[in-house]
Amino acid sequence: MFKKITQQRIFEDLVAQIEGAILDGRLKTGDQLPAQRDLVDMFQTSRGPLREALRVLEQKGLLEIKRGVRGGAVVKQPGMAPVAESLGLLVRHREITLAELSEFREGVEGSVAAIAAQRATPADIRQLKSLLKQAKKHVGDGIEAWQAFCHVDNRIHVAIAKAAGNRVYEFVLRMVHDNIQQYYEAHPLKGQPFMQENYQDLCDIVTALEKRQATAVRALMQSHVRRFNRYMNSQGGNP
Amino acid sequence: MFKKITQQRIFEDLVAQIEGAILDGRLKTGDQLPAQRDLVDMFQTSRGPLREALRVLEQKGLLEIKRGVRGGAVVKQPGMAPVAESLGLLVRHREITLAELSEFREGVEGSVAAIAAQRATPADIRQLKSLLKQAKKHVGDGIEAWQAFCHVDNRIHVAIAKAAGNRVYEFVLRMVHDNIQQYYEAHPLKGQPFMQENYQDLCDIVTALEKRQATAVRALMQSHVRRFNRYMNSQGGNP
DNA sequence: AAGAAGTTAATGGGTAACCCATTTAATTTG
DNA sequence: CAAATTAAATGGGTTACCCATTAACTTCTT
Repeated sequence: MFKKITQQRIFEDLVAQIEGAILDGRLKTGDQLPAQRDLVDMFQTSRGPLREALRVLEQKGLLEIKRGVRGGAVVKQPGMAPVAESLGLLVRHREITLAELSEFREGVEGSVAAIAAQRATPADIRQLKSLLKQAKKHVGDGIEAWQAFCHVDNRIHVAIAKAAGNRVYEFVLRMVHDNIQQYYEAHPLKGQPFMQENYQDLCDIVTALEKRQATAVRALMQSHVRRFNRYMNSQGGNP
Repeated sequence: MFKKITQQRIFEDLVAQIEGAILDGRLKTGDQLPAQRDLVDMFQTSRGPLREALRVLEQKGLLEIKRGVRGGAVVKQPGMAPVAESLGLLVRHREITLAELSEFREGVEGSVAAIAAQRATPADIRQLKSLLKQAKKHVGDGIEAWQAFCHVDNRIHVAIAKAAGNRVYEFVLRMVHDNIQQYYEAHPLKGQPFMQENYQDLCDIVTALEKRQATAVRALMQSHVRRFNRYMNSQGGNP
């Protein structure tokens, strides 16, 4: 209900004030804050706490700090990096397992695809088909074929998320993808059949997407992701 | 591919070292770090950068810092608070809209319910039914009836997430719920019919869940959440 | 002129020495 | 024995420096 009051610390007040100014628009993206020595004057405090506040705001992704003349703190547009970072901490701290994350990804990718089926524009479909053509070229053996295929596969997933037209899904998807990726740093070599299967999955997905069959797309996407996870877990470096 | 090298700053090295020690288990939850003056000795640096590092780690939810004798930095189990915080920033910075967040919630709640339909134990079902009984009591008019009903409704959602047995879903759900909630600080009064409808939704969901009808549960849950969002948007304080 | 090289000054980063406030534990006192 | 007091450890904050970096300015060379 209420939050514990520990706020006797100056840096917390500084963070709150600057963050407030950014969030309600008094400070806009790209604006430059005064130099630390001036801020210290304005806030009537000393550099220690001020620096701590700037560190925190930097870590939150709200500021970027450059050194040298004409340097200083610049207001930054916060992206999903801090969200991904803290989620990554949970994963690496083993509070959530790879299996849970994979299952989550399965559901989210399914939902994203289902929404995309309702909203994809002809332009989206065209782009997906062009990506499919690229993917087809990369179906083959060898490590560089695998990497190229993965790259296109990823672009297809992102394109579908964009077609769904919801940035939350897009953010979450990329976030989860990045965090899962960390588990498979050194990909073992995948064979041509695996890529062939995956390529077929993608074709089916795009086809169903074009026909706006939302539930079918969801199921196809889920089984596609599940297949990928299964392969990764069986052969990959799950520690 | 590579990350920009700006790491001449001492505090970043300190953060990396301490974070590393926590993540690979050399420091466990509950462990106490040496006093700042000792750490300064160990790291051969000065208090300024050390304090900045501790601030960052505190903000990441990895440390808790107490003052006074026997105080100091204690390793903390990082929860979802930092993730929720940074997501909240994105929402408040208007990078993502309430509509997008609501749609996301719809999909996630649907997936959670579908998984729960496959996994719910008899004990889970029993608990849900007992919560339904409580909800029934609160269906009525007046602001306190509405608040009580909301409280039970929320408990039911959480219980379903727990039944799904995937903490990622549980985290994400609570995170999204908290962030959506902020938009509706002052709930306008809802009438008895609205609560009646919602209660009926919940009953249908639990019934389908007991029968393990995953797709039906997903659809029911989605329409339940959608109804809630629609009401909130039409009458609520969406700025 | 034009460009290269050096200079300057602003700015963040870091250090050291110090004091204050808080908090727990030990000690004194009634 | 309990309450009050004192002591000591610890984080928080302040001040006064100095250093490293960097953009802008100046000067020199061709």
